[in-house]
Amino acid sequence: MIAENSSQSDSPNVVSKSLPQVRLEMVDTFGRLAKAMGFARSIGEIYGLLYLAPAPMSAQEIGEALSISKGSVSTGTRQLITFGFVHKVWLQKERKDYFVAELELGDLARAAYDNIFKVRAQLADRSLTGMVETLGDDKPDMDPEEHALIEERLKRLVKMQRRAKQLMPLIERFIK
Amino acid sequence: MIAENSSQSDSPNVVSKSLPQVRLEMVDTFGRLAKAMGFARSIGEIYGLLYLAPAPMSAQEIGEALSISKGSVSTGTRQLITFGFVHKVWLQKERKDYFVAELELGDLARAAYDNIFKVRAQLADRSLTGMVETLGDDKPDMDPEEHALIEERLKRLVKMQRRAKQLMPLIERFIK
DNA sequence: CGGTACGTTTAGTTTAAATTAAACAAAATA
DNA sequence: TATTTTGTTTAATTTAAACTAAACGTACCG
Repeated sequence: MIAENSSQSDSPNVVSKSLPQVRLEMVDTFGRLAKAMGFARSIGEIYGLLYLAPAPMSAQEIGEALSISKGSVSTGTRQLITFGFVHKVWLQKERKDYFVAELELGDLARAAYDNIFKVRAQLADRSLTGMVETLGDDKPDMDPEEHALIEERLKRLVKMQRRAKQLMPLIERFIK
Repeated sequence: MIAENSSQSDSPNVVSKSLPQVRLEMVDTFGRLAKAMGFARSIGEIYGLLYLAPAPMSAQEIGEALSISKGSVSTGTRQLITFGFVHKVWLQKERKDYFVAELELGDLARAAYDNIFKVRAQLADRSLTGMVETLGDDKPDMDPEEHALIEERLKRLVKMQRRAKQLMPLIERFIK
């Protein structure tokens, strides 16, 4: 345990320093959002913190503001950077890294689209292709009726996927 | 413990009965997909199982096929039903419930859109509105420069949200 | 060269959430 | 009414994964 733990609040994530209420809410909102999308809550919290930061923040500052460890900040920021939601800046002559949230709508949307939506679509694509193959392998040992039924249902999925693919360039045009 | 547990496999989710390989893959794929979207893996697995089922399946059959408990089947199917991904059917004179996956592309896409995407969009909407309000409350105790900065960034989010809202009817038209 | 400040990595711990087991409720049957 | 079958709920357990602490590596500075 580190340092003083003056009062036990009921809220799970107490932010230590004196951030204005709006910023706390932003941290919380993005934290939830991240979780809803299958990411670690802290990833979202870091982004939420940076999004309303008046200046670039160091890893230490982030850790203190969110009461999370160096390690978590390190992995969290790395993730955010690979997603394109955050970038590092070097502040004159300082030797630590500073982090800044990507603010441009377009960049943000594109990053989300490319790194999350698109990647998942590709994964789904590959799984489906794999299953079609597997069905071929299974065929010999399989009741023909069941085979036909499964084939039909896989085709439905392929069809749906095609539909989704048509939608994608449409979305791309919208966000770029 | 129930019944025989003949052999311990290294795979985490051993499906007890003799499902064809395709069906196992489908279970796994939907299981992952669910997790990636922030749901319990088992929810997805149940759907994956039902999606390629040649006939409606009872809760017991589902539990046995996936080696999960009655309770999990119960909560899982309830979730899937409220999402509109699965429905119950009563098979002649049987007294148990049987479950069937929703197959129609349109229905599926709409269910996903209405129950997941749309709901999350609404939540985000409310959070944002809340933060704008909070910023108003915070204003008195706040450095005017910081206030202005935060205001500007909240406006960006509002703008992005408006953009997303424009996109929604477009998507709706596509999937309905 | 030490010494200091940072950042990353990893082994171990903690926590949250899914899952189970068991009690309960409800409905059907006889 | 007693009994069987099914589904739900809840307390307790298990499991997965986020997180921490500490060790390590690296760069800079005297």
